[in-house]
Amino acid sequence: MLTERTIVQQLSRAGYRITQPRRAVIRALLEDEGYASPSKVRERARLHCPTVGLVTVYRTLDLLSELGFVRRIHTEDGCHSYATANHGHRHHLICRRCGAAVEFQGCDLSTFLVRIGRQTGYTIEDHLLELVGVCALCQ
Amino acid sequence: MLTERTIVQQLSRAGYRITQPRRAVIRALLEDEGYASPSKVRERARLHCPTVGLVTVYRTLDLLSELGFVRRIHTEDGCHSYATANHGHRHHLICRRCGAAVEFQGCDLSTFLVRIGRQTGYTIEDHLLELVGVCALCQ
DNA sequence: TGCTTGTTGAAAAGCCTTTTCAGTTAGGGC
DNA sequence: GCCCTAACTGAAAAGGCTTTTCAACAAGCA
Repeated sequence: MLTERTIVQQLSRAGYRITQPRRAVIRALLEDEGYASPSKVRERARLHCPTVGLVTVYRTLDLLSELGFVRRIHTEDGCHSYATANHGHRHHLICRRCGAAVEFQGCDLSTFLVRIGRQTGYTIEDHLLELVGVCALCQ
Repeated sequence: MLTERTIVQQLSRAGYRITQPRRAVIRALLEDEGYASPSKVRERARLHCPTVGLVTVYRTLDLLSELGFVRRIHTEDGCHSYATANHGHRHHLICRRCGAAVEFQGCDLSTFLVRIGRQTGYTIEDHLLELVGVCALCQ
């Protein structure tokens, strides 16, 4: 489970400063169970630090993305939203109705990937997998 | 294999007019083995119809997307490129180097999806799967 | 060939994202 | 606890991509 403390520690360890705006963005992300666009994140972050600007949100999302704490979510309309991401887990399952986003483990595609690699001649290096459905609450 | 004729027929059947600009965009897409951004598509389309505007490219891509002939490709930097898509097949494998995009068949994730559904309580309705690698030529 | 209406391209408008820059602040050193 | 410096911030401006608007055009039917 990802916590503010973990993220702050890693940021600090990596040489970044722990500022009020950054904390606010991190909290905003952790509080939200789903995925959010930069402006949504800002809205929430303002509850913790009323002056946070959009620019800072963008910069912080970039930073967290590099460190692997958030990941872009790809939807029908675009790919400009983010959700928190635990290290190691790689994929999200998102709810079509309410936008809740959970990560899931054990995406074992290896045999499948080997087969596709043979069929196509490609060396497969990475994959993007996202599931869309309806969460338990929305059903 | 998707051809200009097939697409044109379906467009016509659906009540759309077959115009020079639309043909040009369709050709541009079919000639390109990979995925392309709207402005790249326009560049290519201009070889067939030198006056095609970007607006028309956007509109035609929308149209073809609705009819299922093209599909958005999601990459690191964004999701604003398109590749042709045969009906029925659903996923793309793209080359990190040259951008070539091939579709692959037989993405059998059903047992996997059932398991994740049980684990999470979600009803899983759809999935987005994209593979990234290096194509045979680029290796 | 003529008519009707869907389609087009250019310009303008609208968004979202990035850059710039002067002021602010975190946090190590004293 | 205070100072100092470099990292960070927010506002405004710039930039880029996408959509809307609208008068002119052309596909395709009669």
